[in-house]
Amino acid sequence: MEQGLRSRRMQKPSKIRFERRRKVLENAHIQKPSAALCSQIEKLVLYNRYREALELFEIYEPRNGYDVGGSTYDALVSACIGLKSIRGVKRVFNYMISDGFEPDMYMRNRVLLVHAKCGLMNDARKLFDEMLERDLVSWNTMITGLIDSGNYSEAFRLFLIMWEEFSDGNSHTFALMVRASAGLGLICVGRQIHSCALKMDVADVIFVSCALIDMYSKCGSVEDAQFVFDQMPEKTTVGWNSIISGYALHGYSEEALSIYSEMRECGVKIDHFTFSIVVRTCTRLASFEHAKQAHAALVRHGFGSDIVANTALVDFYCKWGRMEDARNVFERMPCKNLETWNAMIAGYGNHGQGDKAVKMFEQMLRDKMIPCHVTFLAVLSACSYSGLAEQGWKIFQSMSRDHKIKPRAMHYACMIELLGREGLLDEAFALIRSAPFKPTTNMWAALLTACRMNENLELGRFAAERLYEMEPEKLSNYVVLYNVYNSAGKLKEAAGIVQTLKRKGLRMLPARSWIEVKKQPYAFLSGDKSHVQTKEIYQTVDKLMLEIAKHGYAVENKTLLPDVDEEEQRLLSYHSEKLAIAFGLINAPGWIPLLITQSHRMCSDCHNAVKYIAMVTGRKIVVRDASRFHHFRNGTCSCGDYW
DNA sequence: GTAGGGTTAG
Repeated sequence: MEQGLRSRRMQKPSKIRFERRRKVLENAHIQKPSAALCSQIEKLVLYNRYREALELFEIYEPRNGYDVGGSTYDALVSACIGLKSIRGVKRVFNYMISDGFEPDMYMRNRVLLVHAKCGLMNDARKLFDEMLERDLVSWNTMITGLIDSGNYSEAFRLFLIMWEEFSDGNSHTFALMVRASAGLGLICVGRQIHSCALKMDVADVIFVSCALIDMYSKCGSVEDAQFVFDQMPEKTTVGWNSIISGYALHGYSEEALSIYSEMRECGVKIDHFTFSIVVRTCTRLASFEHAKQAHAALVRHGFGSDIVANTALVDFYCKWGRMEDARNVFERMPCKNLETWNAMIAGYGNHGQGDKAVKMFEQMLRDKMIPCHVTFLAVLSACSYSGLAEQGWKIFQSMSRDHKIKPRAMHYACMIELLGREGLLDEAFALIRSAPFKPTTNMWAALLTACRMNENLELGRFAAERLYEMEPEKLSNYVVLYNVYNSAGKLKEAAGIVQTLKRKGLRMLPARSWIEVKKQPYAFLSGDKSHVQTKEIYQTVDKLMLEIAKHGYAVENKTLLPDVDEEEQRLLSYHSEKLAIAFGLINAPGWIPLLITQSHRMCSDCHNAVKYIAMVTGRKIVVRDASRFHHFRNGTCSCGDYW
């Protein structure tokens, strides 16, 4: 054993761990080895000290010869579930078999569960298929694993087999299948499951109702979600949370908050999930006061140190550009998780404070927090936005070397943008070629943009050609190359692009934004002049632009579109979302647009990051960039296509 | 005795 201990200590040179293990062992020796050991393991599990319980088992395991009963195995499996330790469960299970202990259905289900929880669905499937007998729990456990790993269609397949074989299913099964419907985003499937649940008389079970509320809101029907919520015989915290989050999800921020106050009046327990949802809702809402109140309530209710709620708060202050407030919340958090760090790093990056983002990242590593691909995306884009080429490059290299994280396409695209800004086009191109996977459109597009900035015709043409191959119908690729030629004075080539466009029958659809004022939708195109209030709208936009310029916004005036004359070019700088916001300002008294997010673009003149301030708002007016929402593309527009 | 619902970063 001494040797075993030594080798283990060498693997994990942690004094604290060793000390802890020594204490556990000492305690174990107080009583008779076998009974004492078992009861010690069970006790440790009871107090959620899973790791110690497993360590204790592993230390003694090679010696064999002590009787382990069902309750101890159960405790050990619980420890494995708690730690998601598949290695642990394999050891426990093997020991169980070699010890001659015949696991019953309960135990087999538990083993199946650990595999499912660890996402090892192939192994779980094998275990499931090998089971001579299966009960509802076995089926439900298997379905849970499939849903958790995002394999909704397979979950449905299994459910159908079960349904055909046994015509059975309990409340858990239906809650699961409702969740699977939500995952598929198919409300029609969800409705069928709902009606089955009604037939089986399980639709009123509290957690089934909650799953239904969630499913209906995720599938786009807040009305149905509200209906299920109203029908709930007893409205629990989770039920309230689900309906609030449903309204918030669809941009009904005010409604969400009013339901939240209703919830408080009912005296239902408010938990940290409630606060996370409320804070997130406030992030979208045009009232800073609401958020501050929520922050105060969070502290009052004793969730001041909750990690999820506070992470939402950090994100909230970051999105508002209140970096000092964000940092204050961050610093006061007694413990932080990966998401907290990511939110803070991304916050600094998005506000052009790349140096602080990098410092945060370094601090994170010193604090022994393990970064993930999102962290790297945040810190690399921060470097890119702030022109920290050298640091960005070092971090990118350390990604796979020191942190064993393979850079994904987005990381490459970030680096290409970064190199491009430095004018290092050859290096950027080399990076694309060195990628261990087929370059994605994002990567070629980043290179093309860099070529446009550096007026590199040859490489730009090459990148554009790759893009044409991958997305032959995507107009923006042609427009960017057109701009590359145009900026370089190659008018003949530029005209060639226009010809290609015409031959392909591609038409330019300018960006379109959509605004809802008093439940009435209005659509605007860039440079739209068709509205009766056009004069007023443009005056308002001009005023807004002066305001935004104070915050450092630089108008990019090099964007050229084929066949568009100068006057029209000027009009196109009146982006559709600006027109929509101006319209909202004029027609919705009391509505205050808010500078909420700041993203960055590279300035085509100085190649430095400039602040681009987008206006996003909550209240009853929703402004969205229409081109990003496919269902708006089909929305009617008063002035038709631009071309 | 097991399994279930709501959350933060991108």
